[in-house]
Amino acid sequence: MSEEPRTSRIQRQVVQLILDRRLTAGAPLPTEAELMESLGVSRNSVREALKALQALDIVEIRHGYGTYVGQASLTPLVDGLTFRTLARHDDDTGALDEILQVREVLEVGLIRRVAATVTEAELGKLEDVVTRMESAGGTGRSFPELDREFHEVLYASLGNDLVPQLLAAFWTVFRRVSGARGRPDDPSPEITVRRHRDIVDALRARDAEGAQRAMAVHFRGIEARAAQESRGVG
Amino acid sequence: MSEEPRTSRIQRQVVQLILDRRLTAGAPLPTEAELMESLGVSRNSVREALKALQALDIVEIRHGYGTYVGQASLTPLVDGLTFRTLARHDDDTGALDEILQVREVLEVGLIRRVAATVTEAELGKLEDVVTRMESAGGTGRSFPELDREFHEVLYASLGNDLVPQLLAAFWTVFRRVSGARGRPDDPSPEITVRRHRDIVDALRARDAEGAQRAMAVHFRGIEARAAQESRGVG
DNA sequence: TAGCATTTGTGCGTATGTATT
DNA sequence: CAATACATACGCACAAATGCT
Repeated sequence: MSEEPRTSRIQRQVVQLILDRRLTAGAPLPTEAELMESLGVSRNSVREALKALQALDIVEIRHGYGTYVGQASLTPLVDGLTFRTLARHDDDTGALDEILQVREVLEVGLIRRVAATVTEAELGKLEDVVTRMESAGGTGRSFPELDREFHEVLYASLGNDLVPQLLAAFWTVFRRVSGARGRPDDPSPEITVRRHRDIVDALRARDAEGAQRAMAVHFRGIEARAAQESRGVG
Repeated sequence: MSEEPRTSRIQRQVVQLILDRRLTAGAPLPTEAELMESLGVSRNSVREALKALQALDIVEIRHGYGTYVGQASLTPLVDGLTFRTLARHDDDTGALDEILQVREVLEVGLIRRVAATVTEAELGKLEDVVTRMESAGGTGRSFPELDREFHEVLYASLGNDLVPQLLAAFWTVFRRVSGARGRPDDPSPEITVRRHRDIVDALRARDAEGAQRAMAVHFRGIEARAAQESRGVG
């Protein structure tokens, strides 16, 4: 006759409340006291349910202020993948390779669509990022944030909000885990800059095939770095 | 002076404990009492932290039995995407289209690799699934589970565990949300069976291009259905 | 079958910390 | 600076589920 756990039920009820009231991200939720009143449960149960929803970024709890509808970002995916990857104590590099492969398939497949939809303004932004990469590379510094920005701007034109968030999630996991293992610095910034410029050039020429090839080459470089790293070369 | 919230710290500590002790999925964790003892916090704090980790499928809590290391599945992604999609009250179909587009790019890109790595045994399994689709379709019933199984078997040969889990997650969200909106039954099962058989045939012929084309056609069908559905046709 | 020990689930009261007004 | 509203944390007691004797 196993009853549904109280906490699970409360979670569903809170989610349903958000949906029913058509609340959007940032909208205030009932206070804990109001929830325990309306749902007829104790404060502990309410809090445990809210904590679970917070972990999913479905609600956001601000200390001393209130509870609000969350952004429903892909933070849980990042946390989960990071844990998965770090918890695989056997083949250390395997989990990272898997993430990288998914990123590659996505980006190589999407770049074709980008070539058809990208605007002049966006091409300008991309060139701007590459230019900034050049100046950063000239000083010998690496530029992880610029790389991230490049790929984010790249897929903005698709009108698919999920795509850049998903790629950003994979990117973050890759960087985070890679960094936790003591990764080597990005080798030869000039080459990395060149790879990105090749992509922009192909896009400007509306050369979908060329853009795909350039993106694939870009990933070959990343994979080579990852393989090198897994052999303990720093 | 803002201190880090107690619950967040405990979460990190529990995760670190799992990593430090090299615990794998299913391994027992310290009891709540032991955790409050070793971490020097109250039971409520421990429980709230564990609830958050449970939402991420990093731990699994069994009533009256104990707490265990979780599977770190993509369940949080499914929950999050489901919420995201249901919470977009403006353009109802948009969020589903986004998921579908990601699925399409992934599958069309991956099928090429599958064509190179798939074994005879796996081709046999795929044909078996299609055969079962045929019998199910003959009785007029739809076969969502068989469709899921087909795509799962399809990408098993890549040796990338993340891929089938990711695709299954998208598939589940799509089905769940689609169903919550009162979707129409799969139209003409014969056509759906045919589309799947085309994919297997191309794979057996090691025709990567053909497989890609067949997969793309398969998705065109799904998209058409989704569009029809968004117009309220049922 | 019954009973017991262990472990998680739920509820309540209270004190403290924090942000807004 | 004070008051208010709210979340955070703690401790205890009891309920419920599970496994084992």
